[in-house]
Amino acid sequence: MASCLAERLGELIDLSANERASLDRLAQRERLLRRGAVLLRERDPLGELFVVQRGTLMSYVILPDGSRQILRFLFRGDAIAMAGLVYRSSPETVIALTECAVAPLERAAVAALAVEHPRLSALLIAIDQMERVALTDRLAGLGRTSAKARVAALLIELRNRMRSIDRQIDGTFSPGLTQEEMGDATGLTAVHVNRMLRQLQDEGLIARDGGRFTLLDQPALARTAYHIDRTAGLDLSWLPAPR
Amino acid sequence: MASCLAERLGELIDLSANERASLDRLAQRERLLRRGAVLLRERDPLGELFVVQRGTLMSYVILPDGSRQILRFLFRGDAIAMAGLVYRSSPETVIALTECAVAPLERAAVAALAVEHPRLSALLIAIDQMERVALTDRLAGLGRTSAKARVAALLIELRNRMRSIDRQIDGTFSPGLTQEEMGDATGLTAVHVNRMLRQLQDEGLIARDGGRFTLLDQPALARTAYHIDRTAGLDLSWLPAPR
DNA sequence: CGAAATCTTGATGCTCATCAAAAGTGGTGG
DNA sequence: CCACCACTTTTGATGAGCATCAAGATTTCG
Repeated sequence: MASCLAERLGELIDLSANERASLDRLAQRERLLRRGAVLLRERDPLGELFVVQRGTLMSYVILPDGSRQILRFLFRGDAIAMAGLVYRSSPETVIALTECAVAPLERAAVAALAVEHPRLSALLIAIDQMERVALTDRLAGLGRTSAKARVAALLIELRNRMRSIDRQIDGTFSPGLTQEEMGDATGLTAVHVNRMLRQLQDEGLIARDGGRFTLLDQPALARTAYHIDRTAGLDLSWLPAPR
Repeated sequence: MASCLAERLGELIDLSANERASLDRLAQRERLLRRGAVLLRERDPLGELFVVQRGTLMSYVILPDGSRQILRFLFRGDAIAMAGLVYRSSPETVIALTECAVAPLERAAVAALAVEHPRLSALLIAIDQMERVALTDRLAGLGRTSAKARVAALLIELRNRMRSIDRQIDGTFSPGLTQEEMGDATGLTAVHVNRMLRQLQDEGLIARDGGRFTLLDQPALARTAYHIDRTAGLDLSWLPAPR
């Protein structure tokens, strides 16, 4: 029953026993979701926050003209509804893409964590910065790259994130998304996503089999996606001492 | 010599004298930049963080094909290079749009702040969430809205941010941007920005005079921009007690 | 096994990019 | 103070990229 929070933070720094215990205490309950279940709806009041324990979810917004923009995919260890730390109502809808388990946690518990574990709250600030940079990378992709580059970037991102929670995964993986969903993530139509996938396939960059994708030529794929690897070059040496 | 950090945070909560003193101590030096000066270049090593004291800056990335995506505009009280809390090198270039003053601060000072003032570090997490939501709003705009909507959204955002630091400003303001820059912020060409501005003007939504813009019909402009007002509905009641 | 969802491909059209050129603006130095 | 130059704005003409519409093929799921 170790919290996925401890797991996620533990990848970045060595947690003290004390810190680990506090994190585990933070997320003790668990809520199960079946595929397609809505965890939060846009404008819903935000009572609690969540951490993904198992499974995959996504969040999106619906614009006034009915179109959908998928904002992020949520994997084990990701925080959901952190916006609840500021806003009373949810800015986005969150639904389960697979069977899921999420651990609810109280805002007051986050406050208590900040008081008891300054290093962890500093680390949360740092993690926010990583997510901010990931978002700006996507922003640049949507604003300034072609449909093919965006689809390639989506595949690379999904593979990397799935790999980060399952080291088995390498070139071959099953995103578990429809082409419509890929389109809503990349700002394209499902039809055009299909054509771009075909093109990537015809160029020998990827292979497809049912829902399974294989990244055949990862360097070339990264180039067409204008992908930037941010995993190297982390520096958390400035964090205060643990408690 | 009051730090703009204290000013910014003070808009969200009532700071204790203690907190205010710590924030002022954080940013004591000041560095002046003239118009067009580069504060940080992409891939530069990130030594220190900055807070904008006076003036306006912007940050952007250049993609391999040479195109530019402007990521954010930085106003008084905004933090620069917070990515330095995680990455060794800057993910973005930051340049001054006007004469500017920025206050450098050490990463270690942020760590110290987390230890001494848990409420402030929790507040920094909350502010990160506000910026995350602002980024996802822009993401949805780039992914799913028309050129006209994006230009309208940019004008509204610039007006709101300039107004938040100068209450004098209402409908009329000078963004101080070229149409090329507006295009690089919205993922469009300068030529098309020009056409969209003309269209907004012909429809009576805005007026222009040199570099000055006037938002003539703000409700209609907000509708064409699919703008969401997030200023209402803040809730920071969960923050821990001040020190 | 049947119905609904998803994938695939073709045909057509709109939005925005590109190319080009003229008019306006501001800054600089003689 | 004016002339000049670089930059910006504006508008037109043309074209590319992606959306839309449509229909058949395949997969998924109850």
